[in-house]
Amino acid sequence: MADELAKGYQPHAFETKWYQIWEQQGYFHADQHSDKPPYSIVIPPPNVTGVLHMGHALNNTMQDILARWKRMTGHEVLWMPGTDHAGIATQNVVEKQLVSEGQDRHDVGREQFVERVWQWREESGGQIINQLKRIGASCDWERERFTMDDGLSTAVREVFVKLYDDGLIYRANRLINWCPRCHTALSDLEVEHDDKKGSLWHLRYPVKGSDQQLVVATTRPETMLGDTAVAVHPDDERYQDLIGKMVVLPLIGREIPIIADDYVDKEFGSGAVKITPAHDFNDFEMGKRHNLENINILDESGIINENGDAYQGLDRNTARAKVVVDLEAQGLLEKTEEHLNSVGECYRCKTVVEPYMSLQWYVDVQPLAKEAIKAVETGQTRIIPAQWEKTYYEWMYNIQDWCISRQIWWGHRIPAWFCADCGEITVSREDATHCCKCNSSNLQQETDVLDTWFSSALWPFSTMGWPENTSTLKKFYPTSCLVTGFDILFFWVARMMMMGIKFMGEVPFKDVYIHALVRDAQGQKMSKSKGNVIDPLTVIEEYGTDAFRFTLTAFAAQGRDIKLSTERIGGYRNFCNKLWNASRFAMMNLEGFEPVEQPQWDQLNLSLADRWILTRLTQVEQQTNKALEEYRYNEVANALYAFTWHEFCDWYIELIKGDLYGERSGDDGAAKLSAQTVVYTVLERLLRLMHPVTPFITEEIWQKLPGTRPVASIMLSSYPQGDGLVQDAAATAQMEQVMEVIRSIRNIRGEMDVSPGKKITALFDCKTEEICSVMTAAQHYITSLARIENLTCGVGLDQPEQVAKQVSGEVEIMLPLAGLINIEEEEKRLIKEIAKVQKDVDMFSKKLSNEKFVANAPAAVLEKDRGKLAAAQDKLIVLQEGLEKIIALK
RNA sequence: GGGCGAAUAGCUCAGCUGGGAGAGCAUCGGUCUUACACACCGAGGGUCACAGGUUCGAGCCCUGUUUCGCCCACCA
Repeated sequence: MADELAKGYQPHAFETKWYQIWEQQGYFHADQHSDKPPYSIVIPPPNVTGVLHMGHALNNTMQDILARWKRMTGHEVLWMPGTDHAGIATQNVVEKQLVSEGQDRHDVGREQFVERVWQWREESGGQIINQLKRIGASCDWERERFTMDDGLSTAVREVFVKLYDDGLIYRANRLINWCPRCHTALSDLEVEHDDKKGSLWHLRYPVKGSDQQLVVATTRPETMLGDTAVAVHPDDERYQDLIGKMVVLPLIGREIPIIADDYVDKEFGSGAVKITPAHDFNDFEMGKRHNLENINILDESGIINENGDAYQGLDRNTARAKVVVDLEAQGLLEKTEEHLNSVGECYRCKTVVEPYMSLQWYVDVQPLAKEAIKAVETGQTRIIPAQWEKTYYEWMYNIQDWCISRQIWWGHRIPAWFCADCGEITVSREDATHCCKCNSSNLQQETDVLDTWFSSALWPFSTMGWPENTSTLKKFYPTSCLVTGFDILFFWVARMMMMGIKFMGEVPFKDVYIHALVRDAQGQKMSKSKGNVIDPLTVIEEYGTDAFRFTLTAFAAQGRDIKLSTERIGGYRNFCNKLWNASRFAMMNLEGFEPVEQPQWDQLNLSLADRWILTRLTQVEQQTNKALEEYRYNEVANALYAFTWHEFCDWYIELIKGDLYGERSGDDGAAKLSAQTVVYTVLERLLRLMHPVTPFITEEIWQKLPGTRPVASIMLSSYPQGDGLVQDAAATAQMEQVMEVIRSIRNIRGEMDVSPGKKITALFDCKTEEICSVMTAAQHYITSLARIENLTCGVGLDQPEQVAKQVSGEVEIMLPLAGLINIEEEEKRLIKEIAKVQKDVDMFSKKLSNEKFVANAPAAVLEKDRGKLAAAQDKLIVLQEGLEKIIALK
């Protein structure tokens, strides 16, 4: 086995292999009839059009860690996977294909188009599923769902009909956000606002029956074609005499009134605003207040319609330019200023959206939001980190009715039928054949489809078979945790909360863990246009999946964005390599070792190092479980990293080499057996402990360990809980002292430039018999790790004349110079060291001489500080004596 | 305009209930010491953004300021 390890850490050699085995063996499958306690997660379904990006990688790594950890702690884990049909996004992909064939969707017709989207989905959709497998996602793929599949479509209709029957779905003719490219309405959330440099044009409107001109300022001059008033502030002294008069709309010639409304800001522009109720949300409201006419000047592609007179047929942008030119030609353009304003864009195609009058379907979400707020307030659902609660509440309090109809073809067609005879709307679970009012069969189904987020909102229960009362729902709803990015908190999480409570009577998830955004090393959002995208699959190619997952875990501190750099991933690849080599070392020394399931610790002759590492492992196991419990992923990674590298590898393995190689004097083989047992135990448990984060390397090594495993895969083993090991606080403290002494000697050697190969003599003048016996017992550690060939320990030792000195706790270390240490260097070193210790002495003396501190500080703090002061004072004296002697030698 | 977050070593960031400031990378010096040079040993490096306050004691709590980021909102 060790031979295979000798080839080095080559992640690609085994990652795919293990994933296939796990999947084939059904280890990812959740049994809804199991007696084990349930743990469930629904995946945020990626778009079928999606390609795995960093956000997915992070999101799914976090989920996979939870899923694997919970499986190992005896839970029946359901990680429900699937994809979202992504209405507009997917339709756009197929439309683009058509365009490349010289067609558009109207050429092929609705039915054929939808057929074609399904075909596309069969052939190239869902590639992201395989990419998720590459990162190790242990989803129950047997249950994979799609928001457009039959079961989910049934759920969608059920919800629509119920909401309609409850009076929570209605139709209304209002201004909505319209994408002239996608030809559909968008919800408020689907419009992204971006501050853009534009112009503010000041236009002169002639006042009827006078020579006066009223100046209005606008950022969208083409909308003047649809103006039906000009508004001023009722208190604006400049315009008192104009209120109630008419202006003649230039270019069009229409006479429109000058009205007064206190919405108008006197300070802005000229203080007069042109009012276009059909193309501006504020103007629409004002139009309602003043009974103004709504004149729509655009068609659904953003082209000026018949209401635009001479401008009919022009694109809105062309029309804008022409309006400005024409007004200027007539001397009606007062001035043009630069202006920064927020422009709404379609979140799918980035086209500037237009406020547009149309008849749409809405959900009255207020009653649903109320319950969703309460669920978080009462703690039925926890949001982690808690700071996001506020954002959630804020949005929920100010929630607006949800426009759910989309004028596209790909999606759940709204289950409403219009009667051609009586005009009644029939809403039905099954395809309606007769009007619910007049029984006519002359029905036409609504052509609109539902917002893609409508079906996503049902995801936690629709995927489990709702509206049937399935055993899966009984076992796994509500889900344990939802892991998601904050960017879809409103789009998705909030709506799932509302729908879950409404239709299941229970919140959809107990915890919502919200993670950060992955950015590039400079902190910029990754985007294709910036060219700063790091492709997760490329990273996996280069560094392996485990290194990548470990990096994401280590970076995932709560509440901060992740700045990803490939250097860091390389660092964690090195860590995997370290683990690999440590395992190789262990296995080289476990020839003939027969592991037992539960070692009898008291039967073994455990060394100080053994006791120390077992105690530390116990602590790390507890720490890891606690951090996982609290979603402190970075702490999980850091604890595992530090323990593995800096304790297990840097110290423990070095400490036991003497035992393993039988170099320790008077060894009867007991030391070797105990070291073997411990190194095996620590490694085996460490692998299990790390498995949720780095599933592949841990499985690969675990399978290679000597002896037989009680289960077929590390996935099926239990998660270490910090029990069943030796805990020895005294041994741990002694080991720490020994390590400190070794560090001190190494420090002197380093500072004094003593070659690492050179063996030197050391004397330890110990303060007490106790510490002396600790050092004596640990002699072999000190001689081998600090490269000492002759160590003398004692209490009140005679001090040779020429020594380098250091104090480590209760041990005074003396390294006889004997020609290897430069006296000037030692003097400099001591002066530096004394200065450091002097600072400590000063600080603690000052603190402890402060009466208020002594009077108020807790006893434990006082005692600790007094101890530290005493130690520092002792150290100072010894070092000063040492310095005097060195100076005397000169 | 409202809300949220951030500011700690050269860089990227930890620091959870207030008790002598930490990691990784980078830097410098030394090592091919029989698992690992993707390594080992050692070292240097901080006015915890600024100004006040509370406290025996503040990176942490309070107030204000500055800079940056994000979200929400209809200012033409």
